[in-house]
Amino acid sequence: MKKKQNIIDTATKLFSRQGFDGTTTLQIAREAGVTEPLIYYHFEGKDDLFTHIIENGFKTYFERLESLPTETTTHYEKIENLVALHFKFVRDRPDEIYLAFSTCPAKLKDKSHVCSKKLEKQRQWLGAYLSTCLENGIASNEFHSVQVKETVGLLYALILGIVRQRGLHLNTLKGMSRTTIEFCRRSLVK
Amino acid sequence: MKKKQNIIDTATKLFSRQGFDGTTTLQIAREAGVTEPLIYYHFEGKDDLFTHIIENGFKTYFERLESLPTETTTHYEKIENLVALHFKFVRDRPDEIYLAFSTCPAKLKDKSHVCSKKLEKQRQWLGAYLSTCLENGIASNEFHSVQVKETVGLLYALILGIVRQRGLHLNTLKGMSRTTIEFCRRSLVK
Amino acid sequence: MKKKQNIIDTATKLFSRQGFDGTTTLQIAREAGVTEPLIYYHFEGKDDLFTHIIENGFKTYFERLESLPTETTTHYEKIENLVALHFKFVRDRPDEIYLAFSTCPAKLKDKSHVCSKKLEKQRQWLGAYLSTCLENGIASNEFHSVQVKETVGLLYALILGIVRQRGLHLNTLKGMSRTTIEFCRRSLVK
Amino acid sequence: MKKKQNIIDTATKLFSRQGFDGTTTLQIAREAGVTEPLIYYHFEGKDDLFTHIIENGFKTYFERLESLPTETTTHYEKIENLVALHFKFVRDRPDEIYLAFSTCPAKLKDKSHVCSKKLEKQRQWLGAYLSTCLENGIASNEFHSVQVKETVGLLYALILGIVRQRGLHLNTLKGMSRTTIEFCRRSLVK
DNA sequence: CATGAATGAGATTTCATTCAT
DNA sequence: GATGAATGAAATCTCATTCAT
Repeated sequence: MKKKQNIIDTATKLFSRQGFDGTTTLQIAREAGVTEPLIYYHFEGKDDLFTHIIENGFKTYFERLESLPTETTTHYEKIENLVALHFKFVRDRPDEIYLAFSTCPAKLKDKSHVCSKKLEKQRQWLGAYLSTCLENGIASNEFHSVQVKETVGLLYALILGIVRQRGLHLNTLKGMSRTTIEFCRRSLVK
Repeated sequence: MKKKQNIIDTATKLFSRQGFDGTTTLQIAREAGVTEPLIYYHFEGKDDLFTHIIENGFKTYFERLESLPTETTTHYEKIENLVALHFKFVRDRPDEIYLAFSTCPAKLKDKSHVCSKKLEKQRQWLGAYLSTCLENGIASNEFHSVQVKETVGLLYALILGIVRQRGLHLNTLKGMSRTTIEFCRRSLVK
Repeated sequence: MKKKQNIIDTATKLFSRQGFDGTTTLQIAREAGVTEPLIYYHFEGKDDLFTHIIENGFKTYFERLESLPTETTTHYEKIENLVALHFKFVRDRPDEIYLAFSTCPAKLKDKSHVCSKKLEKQRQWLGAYLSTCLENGIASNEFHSVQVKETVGLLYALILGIVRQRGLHLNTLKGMSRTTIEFCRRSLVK
Repeated sequence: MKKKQNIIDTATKLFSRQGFDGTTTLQIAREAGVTEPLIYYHFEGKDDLFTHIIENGFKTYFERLESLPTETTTHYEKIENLVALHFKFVRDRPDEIYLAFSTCPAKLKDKSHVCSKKLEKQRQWLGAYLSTCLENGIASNEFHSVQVKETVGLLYALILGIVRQRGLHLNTLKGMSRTTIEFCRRSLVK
């Protein structure tokens, strides 16, 4: 049973660093200290292993999203929480979130693949969350009256960019979370 | 000669959509309407073809970066120009810039690969451009006195996110360029 | 103990329907409701299991052959009995006799394999039985003076064909036994 | 191009002797004097190669069936011709017809497989041919008034048995064709 | 320039079998 | 008796690349 977890951990690491197609089952097996057929004993195939990882990653991700506080004193706190959540997640589990946010596009060709579906769900969720936030913030005169759709897109892009950047360890500055939150605050809050 | 361009165009499209490892030479040949050996007549191999595309993409990219106006009335205009440039580039050549910004990480393992080098160069360039901008803006009291390094990182992440988002055609809103520029302006400019 | 029989029954069914090479030990185990190692507890291996089945099938088959009545009023009755026996056997145990008569030829390559030996023995037995029958029938003027060897071959082919046809459930007409016996009678008996 | 034929010929031989599952692509390649990937260059896979062989075998087979003379002086000649045709075919192309008549039952599980379809077609064709023959022969008082369906079944079984027997080289007597034809004639013709 | 045929190396997967419990 | 986990060996298949023409 420890070996199964080994496989999962190794695969997560390798997939996120080399992409799905760039990682071989032999490589996974070797680095996990098992033989190749064991992968096929625990999973139906390379694809199934990948799917398992993605599903698990998204499961944790959505759990965290769902447990964001719904009651806040200001609307901006909601955005602040969301940004902080992503910074935290990418610190805790850089490989998983990196995979989740940017699985090698090959997988995205098949719209019915778990990957595509989860990504779509994520996009929907974040879109809805941010839209509501912005609309309420504008209505209550807390925010500038920005264009909602476009601002949602840009905040999404910002989060996406941060996750990729940090998932790839291209940037490891400690203070970025704070800076980012203040940056957005100055822009949105009156 | 038209065939060579066909190969390049097809390969660019496929690499950006399926990743380097997820694209086969046969697929490129078929979609380009040629036979596989022709690829080897024009290029030394799959890797060489990829490198050619990346180099070309970055060449154009750097040319555009280099031709950004150096004399501007405000410091913010510099940032505005940079953001606009990326929006324009991703509209003109979505596949190329997408590739340039996010080549399947497998290629990045080899630090001496063209890909890694160009990406590094790009990061340096943008870093320097943005740092200078911010420092001067702060010095001249045009900008809030933000933390420079962190803000550079976040602007880089924002651009990266935008390019990925639009390169993957996940978002095609027309007004985002403007919204993004205003968003950053409100945040930076006093 | 019931499990051992389960294994045997399932294997018999699967081998006869999919051939030896087309059947996996996992499939046998699953359909028999046991785990793979149990097969190895009861048998030395897949080959041994197969051999066991074949030997058992042939044992019953030869017992039936041996108990054919030796004293008959006419010589044709002997042939009649033989044909009827095969019709009965294939009705009672379609899988076993089908296997016995047509084990995937792969097994026949090895002339020393149980399979080859039993089949050879069967051919000898039937050949001898039919030859004697025909010769006596001809000598006693009961039969037309047909070519013995060739007629033996054709009767053997007929029985083989019937067993295969019915073993595969391609034909399930009730009256075929009778029709076949009459067909041969008209042809042989003066 | 000669190599492609080599592959086909070798595969035909091996499949008929060892069954589909008992034959490996490596074995085919080696005996055909080519490398394994060449099989995959010319065919989509092992299954496709097999299908190609079956289709080709049946093509020739049906061509011969179709060119059986339709005008005959007696009805029995029709049956005579059919039996002779099978003896001739099995002499000309023992492997192909053996395969066609008895492809390892594994393939027959899938009712939509070419194999199953062709076999069904063959059964239909022979059934129709023999039925008509018998009915006309009985109507014109040339034949005994046998049970048509059952007799068709038995003649089919006889042909099947002969093809298997001779395809497996279990019997190579020269005179069997004649003997078989006379055997059936005595039984059917008044 | 261009291609049909071919291949070496290796990837994914299967499978009979065994081991530890 | 019985099983979950594991494996060595091998089978099917893929793919970048080359050769002969």
